[in-house]
Amino acid sequence: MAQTEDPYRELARQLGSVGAVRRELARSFPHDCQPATAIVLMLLGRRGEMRMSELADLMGVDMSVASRHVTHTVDRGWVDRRPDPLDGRARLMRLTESGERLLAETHERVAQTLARRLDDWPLEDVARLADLLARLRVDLGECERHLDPRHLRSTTPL
Amino acid sequence: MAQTEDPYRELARQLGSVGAVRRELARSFPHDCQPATAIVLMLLGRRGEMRMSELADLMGVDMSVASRHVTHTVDRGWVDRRPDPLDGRARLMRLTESGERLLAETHERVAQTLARRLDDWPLEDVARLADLLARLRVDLGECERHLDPRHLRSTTPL
DNA sequence: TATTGTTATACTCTATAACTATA
DNA sequence: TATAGTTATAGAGTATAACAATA
Repeated sequence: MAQTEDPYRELARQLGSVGAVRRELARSFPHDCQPATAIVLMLLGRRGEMRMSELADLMGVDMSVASRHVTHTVDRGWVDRRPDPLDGRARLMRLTESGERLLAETHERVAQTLARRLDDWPLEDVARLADLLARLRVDLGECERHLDPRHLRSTTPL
Repeated sequence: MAQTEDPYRELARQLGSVGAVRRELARSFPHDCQPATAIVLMLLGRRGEMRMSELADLMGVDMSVASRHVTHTVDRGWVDRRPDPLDGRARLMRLTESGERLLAETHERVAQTLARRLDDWPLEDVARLADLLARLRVDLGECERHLDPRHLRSTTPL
């Protein structure tokens, strides 16, 4: 455990360098499946069909950004986008069978990479890090106003 | 603590969304001091004078990227860049007095933001998160060059 | 020949604003 | 009028490759 008189400063420093970790993980992604695309697939796979605004909230980005990433996945046949029968303004996204397969493949590669690189980590630490990051995102993220407070409690709703 | 059968999957998902946290923190940064600039100042403030290659390594980016960010800080008088007397190819960077002041101001803003938003976090959790992120970066970053060939052999059909 | 650093180029990701369509 | 979504544009951040200077 790092010993520092200012844990906030240390946290800020580590957050600044976490981008290198994301890029390293993305190296093993399938072609045309960038990190943002993988996030779309992962969220649709875990939470099921949802609207654009909900997806943008979960991604922590503006809806215009989520829209672009979804179009990318729709163009490649990984996501199906249909009008919401209950609201003519909204659209509903869900994974296609092709998208399910790509998600499974991507998940397998990431899990293998993490399992190999973090082979000396106790599984408890892996889960603890994921949990702390989830809480950090909720407590610091802009989207907390729109998110269901229950997301604070459970990070694995499905 | 999140309970999940696959903590690696959960960690991958949280890493994908950590960008929103970084952007939220950056909102309170001084003008012309983007996250990458703040990282340069923080590293030079913590580790003192260093060469470009060392800074790039600590930032987890290519040296060409570090070079651009340093030029940005030099142009604004926050960093002094001089030839290395021991190696004509290298250059040494260190904070100027102006850079020290900007670093102190940025650090103060980040610490205030974190302290305010994470006021219900035990300090132990803040330090633990920073520590886990540091270990993640070490164990995941730059490791491909040091891979044991036997790992590749085991996953490659003969 | 190898290493250190810079610059040119292209790509990913993002937010803002303007726009369409519907509630 | 307000909301859901799309598109155009601009900006930050990054890697690769080509380059110059030095070891």
